[in-house]
Amino acid sequence: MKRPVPTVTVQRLPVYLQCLESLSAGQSNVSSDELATLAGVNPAKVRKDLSYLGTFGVRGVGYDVEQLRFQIRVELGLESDWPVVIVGVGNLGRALANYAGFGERGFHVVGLFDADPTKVGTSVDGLVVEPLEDLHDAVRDRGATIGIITTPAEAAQDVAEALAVAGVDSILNFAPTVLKPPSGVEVRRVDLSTELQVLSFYLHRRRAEA
Amino acid sequence: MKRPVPTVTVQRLPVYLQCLESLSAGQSNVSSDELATLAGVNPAKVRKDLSYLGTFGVRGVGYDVEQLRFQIRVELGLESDWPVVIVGVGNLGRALANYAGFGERGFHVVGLFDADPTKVGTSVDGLVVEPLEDLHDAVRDRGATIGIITTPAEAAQDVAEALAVAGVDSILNFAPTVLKPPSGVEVRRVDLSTELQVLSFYLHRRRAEA
DNA sequence: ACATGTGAAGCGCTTCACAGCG
DNA sequence: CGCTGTGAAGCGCTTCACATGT
Repeated sequence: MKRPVPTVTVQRLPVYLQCLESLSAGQSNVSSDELATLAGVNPAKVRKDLSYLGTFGVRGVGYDVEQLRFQIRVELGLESDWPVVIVGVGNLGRALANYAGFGERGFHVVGLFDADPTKVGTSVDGLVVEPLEDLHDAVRDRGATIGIITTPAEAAQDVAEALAVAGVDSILNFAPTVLKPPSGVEVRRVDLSTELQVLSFYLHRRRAEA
Repeated sequence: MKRPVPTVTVQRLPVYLQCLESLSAGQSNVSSDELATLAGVNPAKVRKDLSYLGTFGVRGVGYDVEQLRFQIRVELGLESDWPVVIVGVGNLGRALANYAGFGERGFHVVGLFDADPTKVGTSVDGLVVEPLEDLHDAVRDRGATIGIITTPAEAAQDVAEALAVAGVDSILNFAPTVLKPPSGVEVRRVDLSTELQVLSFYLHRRRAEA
């Protein structure tokens, strides 16, 4: 049955997809229990999550691995092609440009931009780094819908505005700052040190108890 | 009043901290409304979150910026020193080793390790890359409590086991795979493409509606 | 027999609304 | 008066438990 997919479920679908891809090529079927163990969650949660995508499990048997992979990809829009531009070609920008996991999921890097003239013209993963001034026309001409910000924190807000004006729909911000979202643009943030701080909280707490 | 801090609150504390650090140096006071706007959340949520740390807001006035920063840092354990080792010196490993945000929060990189002999001996941010064989002794001798995995997916599980045996308490996994947590070790995962897939879901959905 | 799909109960987080206090 | 701190209500997610289907 088709109901709205809860946001937490959307966030777990990539995890299930990753688990399915880690199964041996010979395995054609998987149960909610097995998938739950792999993903580190409760089996009932797996079944409920998957039920939002439709009912294609087989009672007494489980789910067809290939079909399930496809359904998740469709639901996440990974069967579409998403042209992506990356702004900020430091180590992180380069890591993302080279990251194989993007291409496999329909995300294709169509432009790399940097404000630093010494970086412009250098080559990363087959792409030539372009100056920031060319961002607007490149986004328009290449139909980029997603912008990834990997600049220093100071530059991030300006880059976000520029991306919005150029016409991207969504921004993924890796810069360690909270962006004011330009109107009409969906912004998500990934802070590399947030998770480390969460770990720190629990370590700290464990020590305080001991 | 001291009650257990909800997990969602723990995850938001780093965001508040980032917002506080972005305030101008002259601003000594901040209201829950202002902080909420910066962080992009509801003001009541800010007040409730902060109330778990104690009651040090001033009614009619707001919170003292400096004191609030300190309290959040204490709660997250950022006033302690956390020796960290990074395994996997690709672009992502280098980006993390160079990342200023770590040092400011008490995370000090005390070792870089890689299986690739051509990388061993090279220098990153003042640290010399060491071979994987030296991981165990290094973790023990330097008292590392946190391990960061930035290897390819295939190597991640073995590295996690090695880190556990060597004696780390927590692992932050950037490899695109779901780890089976070694016993006694807290594992958190960061998947660089998960957030991109979440964006894709909403873009995809928006298009389907239009 | 066995594993899915799902009402319903349980639980935790969010938000409201206002009492409390400077 | 203004803003914090917090009961209480509201909402959504998680988990249980079992009916359902093969």
